[in-house]
Amino acid sequence: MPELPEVEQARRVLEHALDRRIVAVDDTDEWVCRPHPPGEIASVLVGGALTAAHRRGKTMWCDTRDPHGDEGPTLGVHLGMGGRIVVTDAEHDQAPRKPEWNRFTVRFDDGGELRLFDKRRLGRVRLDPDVDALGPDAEDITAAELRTRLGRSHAPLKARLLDQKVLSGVGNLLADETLWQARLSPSRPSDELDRTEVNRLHRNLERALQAAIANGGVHTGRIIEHRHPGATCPRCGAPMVHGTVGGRSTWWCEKEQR
DNA sequence: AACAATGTTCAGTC
DNA sequence: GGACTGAACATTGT
Repeated sequence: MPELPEVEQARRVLEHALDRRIVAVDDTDEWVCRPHPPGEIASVLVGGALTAAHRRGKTMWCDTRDPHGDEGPTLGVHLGMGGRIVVTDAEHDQAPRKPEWNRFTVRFDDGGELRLFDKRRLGRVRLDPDVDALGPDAEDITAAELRTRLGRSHAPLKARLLDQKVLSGVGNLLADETLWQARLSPSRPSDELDRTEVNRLHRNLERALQAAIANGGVHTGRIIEHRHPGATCPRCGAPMVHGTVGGRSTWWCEKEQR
């Protein structure tokens, strides 16, 4: 489920893992921990602690402290398509339903654990991720900045919204929701939007983000339940149409979204 | 069984 | 080189 709102939620969970002494790390999933060989992440974390949890777009990272109290590398965590962060306290560990889906685990001296739980295995853990390659966080970007960045390309609007280098945090569902709210076609060439349209897009991006965070996830968006064959636009009743835009499955109201 | 899935990345093309 | 597209990636659910 992870788009910006879900990742922000996960980041807050991560905060429960801060300032606890690390006694063991399971980094043996070579796919999830690539390019680090097994044991490499463990060797820099064991004996130290996580000291802060940050997020930009869908990427999270923790600052670390080594056993001597000096600053260590950052620990990057990405949830991929369906990952979750689980942090357990002391002995009160829920019966782990599918332990084989724990792709990365940090154990603390109090017996609790931090886990990346990810059945699809598209999540990722790595040291010192390049967060500066990401565009501004979708929550912070200004209308002016959005206009500049959209104006640099005539790729389809939705493809630009999904490009994490343009702005970070928007995923497939949030893109469809925002475009529907803003009454803009996903396939409009990005650089053809006029100032009024970019402002409308920006306003509705803010609204959609705010609503998703308040309501517990992007799946609570108004258009999401209408992304299926036979569905109609909840505003005008016209049939929802489906296609591929920016390489992703896309649903929109052809009548209203221009 | 074939296909799609809320994400990223890499190879290939223009 | 930059911009853009589509397939690949690992796995599960329909």
